[in-house]
Amino acid sequence: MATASRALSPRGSASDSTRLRVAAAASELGYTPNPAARALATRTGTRIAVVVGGHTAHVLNDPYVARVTAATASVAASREVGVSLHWLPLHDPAELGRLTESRDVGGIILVNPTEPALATVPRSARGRVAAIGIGSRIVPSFDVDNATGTTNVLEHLLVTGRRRIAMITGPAWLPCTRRALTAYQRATEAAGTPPRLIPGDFTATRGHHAATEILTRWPDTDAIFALGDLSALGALDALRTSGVNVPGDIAIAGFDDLPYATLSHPPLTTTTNPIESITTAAATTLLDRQTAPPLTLHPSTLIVRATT
Amino acid sequence: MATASRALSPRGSASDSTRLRVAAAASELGYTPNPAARALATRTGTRIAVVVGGHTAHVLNDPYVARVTAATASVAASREVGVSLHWLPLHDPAELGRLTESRDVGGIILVNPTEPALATVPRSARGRVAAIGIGSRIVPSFDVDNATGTTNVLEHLLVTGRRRIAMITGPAWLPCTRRALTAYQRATEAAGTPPRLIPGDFTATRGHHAATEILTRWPDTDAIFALGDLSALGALDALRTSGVNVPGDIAIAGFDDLPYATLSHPPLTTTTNPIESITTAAATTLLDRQTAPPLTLHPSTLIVRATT
DNA sequence: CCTTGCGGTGGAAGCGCTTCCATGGGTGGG
DNA sequence: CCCACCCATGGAAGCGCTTCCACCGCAAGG
Repeated sequence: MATASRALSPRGSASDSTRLRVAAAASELGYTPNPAARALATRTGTRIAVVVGGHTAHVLNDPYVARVTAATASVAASREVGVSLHWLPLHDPAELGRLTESRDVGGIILVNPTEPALATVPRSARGRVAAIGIGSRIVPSFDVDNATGTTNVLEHLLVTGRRRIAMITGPAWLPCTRRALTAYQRATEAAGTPPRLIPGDFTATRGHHAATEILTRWPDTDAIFALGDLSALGALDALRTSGVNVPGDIAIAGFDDLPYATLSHPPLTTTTNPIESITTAAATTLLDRQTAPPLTLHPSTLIVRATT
Repeated sequence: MATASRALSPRGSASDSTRLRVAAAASELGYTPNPAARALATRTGTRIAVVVGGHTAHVLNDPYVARVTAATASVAASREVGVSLHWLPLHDPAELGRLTESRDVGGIILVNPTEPALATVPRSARGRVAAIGIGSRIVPSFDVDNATGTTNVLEHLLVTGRRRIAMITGPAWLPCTRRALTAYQRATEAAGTPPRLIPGDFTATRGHHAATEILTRWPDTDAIFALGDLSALGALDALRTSGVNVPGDIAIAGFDDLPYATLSHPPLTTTTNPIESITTAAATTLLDRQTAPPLTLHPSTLIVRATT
């Protein structure tokens, strides 16, 4: 029985002949290991937790969170482990601590945590925690390369003759916002055009207001780049309501390439956010107990549709 | 130790005083039960599987699946169990059988399975399986009340003076499609208008084509009801491109109330699909080992926006 | 030819729970 | 006032695995 255990485990020391015989016997007997027993014996977790900052069940409606959860669940399924979804105030060390101490949790994926929140992760647990949508030295992080994504969008706008490009940002505390902002500032500087920045929060409503504000503050704007497709679509709606011709008068581009993007009229130019591959990388790192670099960036590819 | 176990378990027979003392000691010692050990001892699963029909990772992009997964994960988290997501050919008994036999799986939520697929669920496993988006006598099912939802939409259209109402359906094998279809036929019959049916598949592309087809086959159509917001938005797009005034010439209504619905121009009239509460009901049934009626329907509420 | 060392093997303990079972102290009926 | 009965309690077995440890047989070195 000890031998069988070793033969079945990739790390166990068993001779090849034994390994083969065990495998044959296992398939003949229809044997499947019991993950619960294994988890009990090895004191490892049997599920991986996706943790989102915030209090309410509202996270369920966030397509970003849903995609992360679904992708994690899919990776986990192949490893015979589960996934659980939590929302909690990320600044509250007690909550997060309780989760990291739960022997049942083999890994934690933090969605868009703040740097201070990350600091509350107990040192002992850091090997079991990865973050998505952030770059941090505390735990390995995974995100879309929004600097390059932003640069690509802006270059595309410049190539198509736009010069006075306004940007609707995301929450300022989000590293991805900051990275995109830097890219925007660099691009506008290189093009010799002054930056036109309006803070946003990824929502359509905010995008709508932001576009209106842009129209009044800088009436000669000829392009709007919104971090997040929802904001872009909100802005598009505002412009159309104001009788602005898109893309004739003003071009619009978003970020993320949500399914929404193809549904607008005209369809939205955007750049992809490969959430699934980002999540898969994070989950794999956790599940295989690999050590990952502080920040892994996944490429974003420009999708030119009809708003530019 | 036996007493502590009983005191902590809701079903165990322990006196109230003991229960209280155990609870006090537990919180003082910072005791948390080990789900793996419990699963091992009780021979119950440590996760609940969400199973979607189909072969590819495409399911990850389906907002419906993502919402089901996220909601399941959230219920499961409160019970200290996990979730895993699987896509497999639902007609293949072997795959599903393997999943039901895995002692690690405490419950299975089947998303939109066909009746023949359900029949492949091993009899021994039926108590651990629930279905979403279907009505079946084989396992307990949960769905939105799309008959009433459809009726409400159609009544709204009739009240606003529409008479020649076309409908873009969903896949014919889906029970929810059939229920909605019945409601549509009943409503049009009552209103004395002949039915105008175009098959759909919930996608925007198909909705687009369907609307074009409607325009050519029944040019005097004054309303389109699409099963699924995506199809409705596709139809909206087609009408706008054809220069049709919405809602002036033709009204459009969808089903599901996806976040997309507010982003269109004009915003889409639709009726809600409470996927989260449906999923919660299914997951709770599984986790609490309750016996649920063959079909539980959750109400859909009409959301009137600007396309009607 | 005997000893040392090493890799493969089986025995056995134990991971942290639940539950069967036997025991004991209480209550109600005779 | 005693006996039967019931309910709460603790002992102990076991859920299915992993891993420590002792063991054995082999190849290499003295």
